[in-house]
Amino acid sequence: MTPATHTRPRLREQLSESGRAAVTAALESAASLDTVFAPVHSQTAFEETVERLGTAIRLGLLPPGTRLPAERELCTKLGIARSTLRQALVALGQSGHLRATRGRGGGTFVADPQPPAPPPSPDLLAAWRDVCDERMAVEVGVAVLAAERADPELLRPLDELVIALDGMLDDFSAYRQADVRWHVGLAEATRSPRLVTAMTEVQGAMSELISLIAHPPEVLDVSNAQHRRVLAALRRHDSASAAREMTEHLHGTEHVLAGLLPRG
Amino acid sequence: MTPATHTRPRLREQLSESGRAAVTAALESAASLDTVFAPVHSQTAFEETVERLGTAIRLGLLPPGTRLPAERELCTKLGIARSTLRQALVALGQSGHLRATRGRGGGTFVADPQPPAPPPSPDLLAAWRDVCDERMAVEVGVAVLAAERADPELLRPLDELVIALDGMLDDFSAYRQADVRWHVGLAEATRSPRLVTAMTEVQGAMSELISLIAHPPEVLDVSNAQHRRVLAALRRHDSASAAREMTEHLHGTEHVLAGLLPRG
DNA sequence: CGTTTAAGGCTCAGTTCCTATACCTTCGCG
DNA sequence: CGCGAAGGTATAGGAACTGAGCCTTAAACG
Repeated sequence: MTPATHTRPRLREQLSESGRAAVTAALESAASLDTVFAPVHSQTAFEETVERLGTAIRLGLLPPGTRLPAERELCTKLGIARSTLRQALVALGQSGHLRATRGRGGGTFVADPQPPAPPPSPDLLAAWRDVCDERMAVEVGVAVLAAERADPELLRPLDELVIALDGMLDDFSAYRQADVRWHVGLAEATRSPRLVTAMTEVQGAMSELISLIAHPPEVLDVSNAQHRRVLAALRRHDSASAAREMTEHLHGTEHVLAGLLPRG
Repeated sequence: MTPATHTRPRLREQLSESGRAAVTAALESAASLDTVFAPVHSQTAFEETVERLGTAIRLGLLPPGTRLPAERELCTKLGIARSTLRQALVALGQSGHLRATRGRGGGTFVADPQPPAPPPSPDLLAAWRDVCDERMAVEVGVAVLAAERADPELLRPLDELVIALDGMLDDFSAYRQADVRWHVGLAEATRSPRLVTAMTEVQGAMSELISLIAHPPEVLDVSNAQHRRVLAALRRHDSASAAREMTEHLHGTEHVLAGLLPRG
């Protein structure tokens, strides 16, 4: 294939010389190689399962009392062996998130009430601004896409959630759960599975932070009004407004966090 | 802790009843549980290493001729055993991406020339729209954040890249590499490591698709003009414009892909 | 010119994790 | 009462990763 390029060697050479110089210059100053050579995570199947189910439970995606699929079914859905799944279920049982009953008609249920949230890990606190940044990116991107594709059908449940949120202003944990549902619902409105996953993960990371902070009803009221404005923008297919409203919405919590967490 | 909530049981009950109903309604119609119970990936350290290094090479983040850190050093950076790292290096060597020389002053180098890109996997083609969606979210989010934080210092290399890109309009593979650098550089301008990682991954996924399509110089010219407008918006700290320009920019390639790939 | 030394190349035992399969125990329902 | 659906247990084998040691090559240095 390279022989073909010999037809106009001089021009090609010139171009790639100046070009490569610029690219190289950009590279040398770049910290992006730190990213390439950053430690490999390599979560085990066990860890990932605990995290996935645990996050879904803590976010209220699986409300207390929910019955999980039977072990033999769930392990095929998750694509792991039953023993591995059981390890995860046992772990979540010991931490008080799940409760299992045997015999016919039994099953594994989300515990009610849920155990109190553990204190957030120190390294999360250290990187909280990075988490907020990622949330900003995911949420704004989702808002823009949702505005383009807004389907009234998928937006109606979000309206209902906004109304429900109005009635939860003085019960923060309930508010927060419905809030998560709203944001995940927004991701669903894009009809992009990857974005739903990304949103779920980001909300999981944020929840650890958000639950640390006292949220008075007035703040939640303002926050929910922003939900309304985002939805209105989606209905107008006005992605610019959607992005703007969402940005403001997120900056709200970010400022609250900035005031109450260690510098980052 | 629950005893405390007994002070106003009726209100709490009422609220959580109506609230829970709305949340549950939103849940039932939701496909988000498919996300929770989706198969677990569980990449091995070997796989992740091959993918990380391979992507960085294919994207031109590690240009041909680059010398990697010594194995003993790299394996500690990556947090894996040397044997595991070697597996990955051997694999990348056999696929022609890396070339190793022994003895003092030797090392592992990015091969020059690089092997031809393999045909894209069928499942990537099936999910190409989902990949584009994720890119849209990440890039728009990054653009907004970068606009807020725009530091002239970090923006200058992006200007230089835009100029360099103008000289590469008729060499697509060179253009594409510098293009990737530009987008990753944008992520770096947010100073958020996570977003740099996200951007790199998304670009890696897109590259497989983009390289399939013929890109005439005129199209690249338009595309680079959009780069300029994004940078201008960043300088004005105008996140709305940045988001709008970026959206247009991405829709450009998306439309080209839509015309030439199977329906998704 | 020979020695030193920094690199890649190789081997192997031990550990952890995961899979697959089979079997046991509980208990609601027909 | 006994079937069957559910969780609970046990075990064997395989795959991946680790850690440590040693070999081989070849440039650099005295």
